[in-house]
Amino acid sequence: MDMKEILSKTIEQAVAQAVKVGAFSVEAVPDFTLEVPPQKEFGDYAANVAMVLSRQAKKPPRVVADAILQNMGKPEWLERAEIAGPGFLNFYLKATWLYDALAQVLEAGSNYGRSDIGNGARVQVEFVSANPTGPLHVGHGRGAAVGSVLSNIMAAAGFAVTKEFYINDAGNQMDCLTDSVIARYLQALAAGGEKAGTIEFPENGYHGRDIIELAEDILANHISGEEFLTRGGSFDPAAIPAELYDAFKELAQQEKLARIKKDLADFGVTFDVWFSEKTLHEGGAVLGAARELQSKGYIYEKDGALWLKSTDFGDDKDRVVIRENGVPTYLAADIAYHRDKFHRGFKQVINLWGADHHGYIARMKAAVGALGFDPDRLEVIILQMVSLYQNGEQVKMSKRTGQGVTLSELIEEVGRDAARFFFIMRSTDSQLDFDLDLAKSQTSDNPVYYIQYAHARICSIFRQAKEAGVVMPAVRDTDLTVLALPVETELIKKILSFKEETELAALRREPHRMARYAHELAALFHSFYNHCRVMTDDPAVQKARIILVLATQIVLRNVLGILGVDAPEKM
RNA sequence: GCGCCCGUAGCUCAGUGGAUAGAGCACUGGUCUCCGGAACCAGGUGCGUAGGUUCGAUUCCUACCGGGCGCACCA
Repeated sequence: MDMKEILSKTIEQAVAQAVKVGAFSVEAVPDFTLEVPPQKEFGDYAANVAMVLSRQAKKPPRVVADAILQNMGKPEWLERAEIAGPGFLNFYLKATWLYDALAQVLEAGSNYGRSDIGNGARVQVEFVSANPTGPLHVGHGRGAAVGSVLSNIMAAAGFAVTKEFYINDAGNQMDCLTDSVIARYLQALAAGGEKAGTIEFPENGYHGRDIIELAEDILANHISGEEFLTRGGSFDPAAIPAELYDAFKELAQQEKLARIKKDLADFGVTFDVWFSEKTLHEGGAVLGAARELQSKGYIYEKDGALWLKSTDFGDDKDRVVIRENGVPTYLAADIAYHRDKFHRGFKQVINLWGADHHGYIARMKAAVGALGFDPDRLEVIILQMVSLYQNGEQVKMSKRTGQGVTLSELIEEVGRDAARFFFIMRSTDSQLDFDLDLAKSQTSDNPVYYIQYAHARICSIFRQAKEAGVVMPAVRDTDLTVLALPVETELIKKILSFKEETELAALRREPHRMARYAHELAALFHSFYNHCRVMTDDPAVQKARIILVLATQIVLRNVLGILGVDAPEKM
């Protein structure tokens, strides 16, 4: 049990005792905050319990506070407690708690920061889920980074996390992809011949260079011109036999998906499950889900289509699930997909969507409700838009012409670590201005380098210590109480807050907290480093500082691990 | 028109029902006989506007203003 839990329990007991002796009366103790106060003069922890109890107790906050203190006894770890301001309880702990806690960090090592507040609950995080029709762009990059870091955070907090990518490999965008590839294929095939220049490209096709390259690759390595003609192909795209068309579709889709997987792997993002939309259609799950909704009475027919009564569940309007032509909508497949998720036993299902999909939340939650699941078990995190900036100007991009900046280009430009860090350092609710110049600068202006530098510096200290023949001290043989300077105790306190930061980031689904924490930790370390020599004449001080630096290194590694950013030993 | 997100320091952004609202960049000036100067230290009358709830609002509610994104039998 850490200090905060002990203190919290002590307060609750004191309140109960105060009620028992009749100091005041309350029905139940409401939630109160117990936090590190903004000024260190206010102690190590401050609680607002008296203020939140004031109304119920029908007594002024400071009177309630006094009664709580009178009934708290004198725990051995407590230096003193005071009533302050409007009724805060400020707790000043004996210095030993800091050092005991620091020693525990060393013992926990790479496990420090892990907790079990998730209680092993099975949680699914679905993210990126891009159509396999082209390369990932920077918007997907934000989703990939946030999804992967959030998953790491929640895993560290004791959730059983499954990372999943939903492959939109059904529907007309796949036909559109195939049409585009075939057009490029025919153009390549016709090159130099009499048909050259006569092949038209589909108006709504994918114009990217990657499609041209893909078509050329198919011509060179998969379907030769000769084979194409033998299998019934011609320069008329409309006359291509279904079997041949499907062969193109399969090749195109596989290549696009392989490229996506590669880009994500290069970005350090992995998935536990790749879930194909197509399998939902082919396995009958889409129609099965629609039938289930129908049997529950939430489907009706209008204008030849089948509609979901999503307005019964808070949506603005009802939604078509089966079109007039009998083809299920995207929503129908998504309903089947989410039904499948819940059937698989996930307690919470978290989806990361781009801001352009926020209008979809209400209908999806409605559908989940209609299926009989608690809509709150579906959480949708909306990621606001990303804008790239270079030389102080916004880098314009256009998805339609395929001239957008791809994720792989971005990684090549600024590096994996910087890209990951920049994508998660802002709240998901905020639009992200991604400064390319800053991200690739190898100076302390760049927060990624700043943090990594702290780690490299620590490694450098230890390298030199080793060369000098310094023996690494054992925690239990070290008197840590010599670490009494403000720069030392502040660093220790920051180290000790890591577990709580991780828990908070997990519970609130806020990965950017980890990025800020890492930066704050690095800043306190650099400050410590500039004020205190680790290798020094005083053996007692040296031992204790080595322990402190070791603890810093542990936490830096752990937090960078969660961020998926390298912790280099040299830079 | 309706819905979601945002509006905090010159810029990019944290934060939060409570005690003196923070960080980075930029700018200015300092720190080095010593563990990596990719560092440190110092410098600041900012919560869009107006109401409301509250003992207390930057935080919650309402309206308005400004910016972004949506509002399909597309995905």
